[in-house]
Amino acid sequence: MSIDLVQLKQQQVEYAKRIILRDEFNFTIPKLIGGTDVGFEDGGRVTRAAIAVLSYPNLELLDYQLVKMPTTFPYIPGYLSFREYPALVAAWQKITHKPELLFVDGQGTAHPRGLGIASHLGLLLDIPTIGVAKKRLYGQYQPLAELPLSSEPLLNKAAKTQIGYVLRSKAKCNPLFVSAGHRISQLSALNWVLTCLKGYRLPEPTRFADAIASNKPLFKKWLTSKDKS
DNA sequence: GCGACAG
DNA sequence: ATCTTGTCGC
Repeated sequence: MSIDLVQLKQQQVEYAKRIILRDEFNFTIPKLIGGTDVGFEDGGRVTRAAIAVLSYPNLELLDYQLVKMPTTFPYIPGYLSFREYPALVAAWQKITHKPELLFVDGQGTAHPRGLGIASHLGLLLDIPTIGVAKKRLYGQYQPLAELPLSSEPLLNKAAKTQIGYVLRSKAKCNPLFVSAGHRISQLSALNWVLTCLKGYRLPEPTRFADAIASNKPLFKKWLTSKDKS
């Protein structure tokens, strides 16, 4: 079984046309916000997908899902979603109280064809999503100020359009690449990330999903404190 | 032709 | 992403 990248590329182009970059949260406040993170085991043969469910505006971890399944697609820059979405969709289906807004680890529209994993997943699940990536995949930007919470537009120079933001989420840390996923505006995506920052480089939904997927102290602490209550 | 390249 | 200890800086 081989991979037809030409066909998948065309699929991305078609899907990208369906992405909605209109804000649906200007007058609606979510009660639940989710975050995703994906990891791998056994040399990449097993995919681990975590979804964290947080309350809003308290941003406390309420629930989570962690699913493992065989990896079916390699990592190819620009085609990350085909590797990670099956496990994420499976985790999503197991969640009882669905978040109304999902922070996805990876790009949204800041992608060569405007369909990063955040946009792709948002379209598949038909929910508002925001792309929060730790590295740049596509786009150019001006030097970013050191001042915390400063940002720069991320641009598609060829098309002369903005595709996201580069955000200094914490002092002396590498910036985040924030872009709209689906059913949200670019500026609103940035504002929601700012709203969910709590003094760490990653916004809370992403930080908890990361802790769950990698079984970090933050998550272990939550598990034990949950036992007692 | 060469370098860049989410996780 | 993952393999991994100490270490530098705030």
